[in-house]
Amino acid sequence: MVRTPSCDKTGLRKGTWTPEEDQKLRAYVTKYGCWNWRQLPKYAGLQRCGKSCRLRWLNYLRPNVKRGNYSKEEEETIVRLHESLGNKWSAIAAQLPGRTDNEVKNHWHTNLKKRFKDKTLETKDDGRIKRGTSKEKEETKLNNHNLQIVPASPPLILESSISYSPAQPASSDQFSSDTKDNNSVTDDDNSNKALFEAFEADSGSFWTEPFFWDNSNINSSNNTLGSAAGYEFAEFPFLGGEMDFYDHLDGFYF
DNA sequence: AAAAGCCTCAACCGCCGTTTT
DNA sequence: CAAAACGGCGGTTGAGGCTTT
Repeated sequence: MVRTPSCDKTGLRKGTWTPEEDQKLRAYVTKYGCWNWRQLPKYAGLQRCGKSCRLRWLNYLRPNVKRGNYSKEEEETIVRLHESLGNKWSAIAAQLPGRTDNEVKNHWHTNLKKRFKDKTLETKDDGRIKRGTSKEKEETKLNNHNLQIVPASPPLILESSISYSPAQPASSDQFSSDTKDNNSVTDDDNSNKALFEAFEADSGSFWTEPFFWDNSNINSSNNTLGSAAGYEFAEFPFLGGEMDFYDHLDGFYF
């Protein structure tokens, strides 16, 4: 389902993200934020273009991103907004906490469009359309969907403010939900959780304490490295007391 | 059991608007 | 004011899983 990893002419990797790349990106953004997507991969030790990092973070790694398990209400919202807005996927996604434009777009093209074409939201009991799967398998899958509870918290977006959004998961269990398989905890989920817990342990309570820039490991006057979650990062470029904190917070997602 | 076709969705591409220099 | 840099968006692709034949 994913593209084969490859390299382009400039040596930047393309295609599927490896778990290690994910961890590097997650650790770096968690610690330093996304101050500049184009420069970020260089400092995070990633052989990726900035766009690729941004997309991966926003659509996959960012906390509170929901995956699959569209509720009937969400689907109705998508259809309704699509009627009025057209293919404004980012605008539609903005009305669906935890959903990304890419996810909404995919869901529209793969599920809702067909139903919308028939001018009816032809739904079964749970609001999902049946595909060509065998009945038993589908029922099992749907039962698992229904067992999964997704915290309906708004996206955590920090904009021009040093304070956190109060919306936060009750626990780091957020990482154990919404897997692609919908009904199992994958290795990646466990690593997410472990990473999150490691970060919490490292910097106090991530969700409840005021944000601070941890530059204890960084010194802009030499090449000492910063680190997070076991990864060593290159020198953080704008530290050293010169940066305007607020100038770098746009797009800073948690 | 194998082959063919279909479906899903992560990721890439290119364009555009905004910001910075 | 112009050019460059950057971020964001929507369209599209294609590998791999799933279903049907």
